Amino acid sequence: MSPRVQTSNQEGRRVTVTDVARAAGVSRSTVSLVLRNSPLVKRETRRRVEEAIDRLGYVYNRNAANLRRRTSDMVAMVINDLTNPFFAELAVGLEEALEAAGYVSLMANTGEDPVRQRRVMEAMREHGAAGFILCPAMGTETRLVAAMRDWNVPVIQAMRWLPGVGLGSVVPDYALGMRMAAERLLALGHRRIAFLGGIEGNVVTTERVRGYRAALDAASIAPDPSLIVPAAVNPGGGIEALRIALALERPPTAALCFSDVVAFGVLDASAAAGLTVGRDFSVIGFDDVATARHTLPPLTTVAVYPQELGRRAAAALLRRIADPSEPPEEEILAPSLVVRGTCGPVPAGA
Amino acid sequence: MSPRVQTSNQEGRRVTVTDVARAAGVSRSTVSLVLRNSPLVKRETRRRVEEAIDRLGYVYNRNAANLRRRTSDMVAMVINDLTNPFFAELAVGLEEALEAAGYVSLMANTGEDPVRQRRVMEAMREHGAAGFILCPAMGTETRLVAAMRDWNVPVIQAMRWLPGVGLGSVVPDYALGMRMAAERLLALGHRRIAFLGGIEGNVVTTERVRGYRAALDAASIAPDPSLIVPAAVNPGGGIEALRIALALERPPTAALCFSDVVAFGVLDASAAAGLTVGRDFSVIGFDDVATARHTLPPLTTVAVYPQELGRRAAAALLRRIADPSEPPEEEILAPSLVVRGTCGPVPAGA
DNA sequence: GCTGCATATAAGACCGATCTAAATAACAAT
DNA sequence: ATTGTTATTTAGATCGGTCTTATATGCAGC
Repeated sequence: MSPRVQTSNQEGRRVTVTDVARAAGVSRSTVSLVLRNSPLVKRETRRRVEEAIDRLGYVYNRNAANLRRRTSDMVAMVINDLTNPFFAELAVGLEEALEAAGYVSLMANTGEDPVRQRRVMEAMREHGAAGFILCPAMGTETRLVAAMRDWNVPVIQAMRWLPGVGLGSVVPDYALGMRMAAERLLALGHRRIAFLGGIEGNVVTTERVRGYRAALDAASIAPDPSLIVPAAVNPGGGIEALRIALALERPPTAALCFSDVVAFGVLDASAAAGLTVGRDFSVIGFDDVATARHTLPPLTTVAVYPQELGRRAAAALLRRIADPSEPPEEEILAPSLVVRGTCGPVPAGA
Repeated sequence: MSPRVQTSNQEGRRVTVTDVARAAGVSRSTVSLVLRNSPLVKRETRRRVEEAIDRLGYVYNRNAANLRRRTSDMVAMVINDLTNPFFAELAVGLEEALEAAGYVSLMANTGEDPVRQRRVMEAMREHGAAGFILCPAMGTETRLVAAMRDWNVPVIQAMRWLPGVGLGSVVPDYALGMRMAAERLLALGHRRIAFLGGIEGNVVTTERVRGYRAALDAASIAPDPSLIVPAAVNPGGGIEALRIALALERPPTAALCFSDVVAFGVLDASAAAGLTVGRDFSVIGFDDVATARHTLPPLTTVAVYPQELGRRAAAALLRRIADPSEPPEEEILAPSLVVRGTCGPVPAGA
């Protein structure tokens, strides 16, 4: 429950179907038929009703209609962090597809706070959201999955997902993306490849590390745990992680970064350490955010097309809303490697 | 009108106050009182009702309640471009403040399309939004202002505004910000200062140019129209604008950029032209987006704190919702200059 | 036992739409 | 004019809550 506010305009009561009916000299039922473009009403009657609608400035009340019809045309979008352009693009793709389908979006940014996440989801549920698009906040309790199942409302997880499946999801193939990136470095001759940034235990990190390991494994390179340096997912984390990696007895000649923003920090720190990226040291990011092409040199990275993913996730949710009996789908989208200027062959010295 | 979808769960009808009342052996009225924490109900009765609520898995229907009470706890956010981190931060500030106040946010991204903007606003109105936060799309017809006034619902414009006031707004002092930036360059000895990027005729551009002109004027420097180079608000625009500026007979020694993203292009193009930014050429951006501190050198820019602005805009809207009779406010927030590494004194040669 | 006055609960109308079932209009055919 | 059929329109219940206005209960005071 929450503060509420008068909706009526100062002229007094708001204009309803009843007012329109009276003005047009027909019944409420007829007005309702006109509103929904029923072919049942005579042309002349429709004209009169429409004229009354214009004249009175009538506004259709979707909530009242939804109540009576026991339907909903609102979808809930719960996003972990909109300040991250990556998720903002996802939101844009989602909203675009939902709007095109005639839905209106309830949106909340959880700021990676599971408590707030729970609170906003409850509020959206009370508003009768027809379905949820969820980018779960880090640290979301697994209990939420069970709760969502009880709620009996379609949910699609986008970009991230909760361990222990079942809800349906549309996500990039993070492991494949990282594997492609690693293979690129291997092809350039790198053998000491670091993995910088990411939060240990987090599903996305786990997946990305898995892809990295798989590539090394396929190239018969023994894994070296000290080359995996978790760190905060921001430029500061990248700076810190690179410092640690370069301090190793046998430092890496290249780095796969958890994400572009981590890579930004790594680029800064490399320059500060006197390394020319693309020649002395190779770097690959992940996400292909808009600014990735404007670093110096431009960042080689893995693109996952968040906006397109948003559209797909919206479509998946709409399918589930249309037929909730279908089992939830797990859609996995292929990423692609965007080669720019931050990678080069292993330097002679190494 | 739009596609709708069944809301009822497969167990059949949804649980309502009537079911709870029956289960607890009380009337619907009593259940309603319990839901709203009325002190009228006896402790023991409340306990029984709450037990029934849990047992049946009752979910409060906010739309039904709002219908009867003629209130609304939904606010509409209409954003021009969420892929721009600047506006994404604004949205985050807005949503945070609205959620904290117990409101739920209807969000739409217009992608700078006035037609879509009108469509989504109409849909939100039909949903009974208690108020609107609007970042008007470029090219919004002035008719919209009149329409909004007819709608008789509180509106606050954020970040941007439509010419010909009256609706209420919370915006940064763009002119002051640009003036501060220009004064910085003047203090460093620059006399040929270009203004790069921005769309001619757009209010925000007009304001920023005004600040730039005011600073030159205060320093008794005759304005040179050829130094003002409008261009698309993206890195490509910056590249193009710099090219034009450098081709002038008397090229500038410094550039004020319409925004940081324009500045990113200018930085790239400067490097490509063989200029070392901060020594041979000075650049100042506008917005202070997150990546501004990670360019090379880090970008000197004007910060306008979009998230804080979002919170203020939300607060302003809530005030208007609480008392629509008050005249709309025009809140103008002071920006600040963030000095980093892209500015230096006029090079000796110039 | 009766009145007065809280304190708790309930009955039933109502918010603004839609839906079902029934009534009325219109018109062709007999 | 009567009947059958189809085309239009309407009355009234309903969705899930809240609100206003009773009503029932408890207990003090006389």
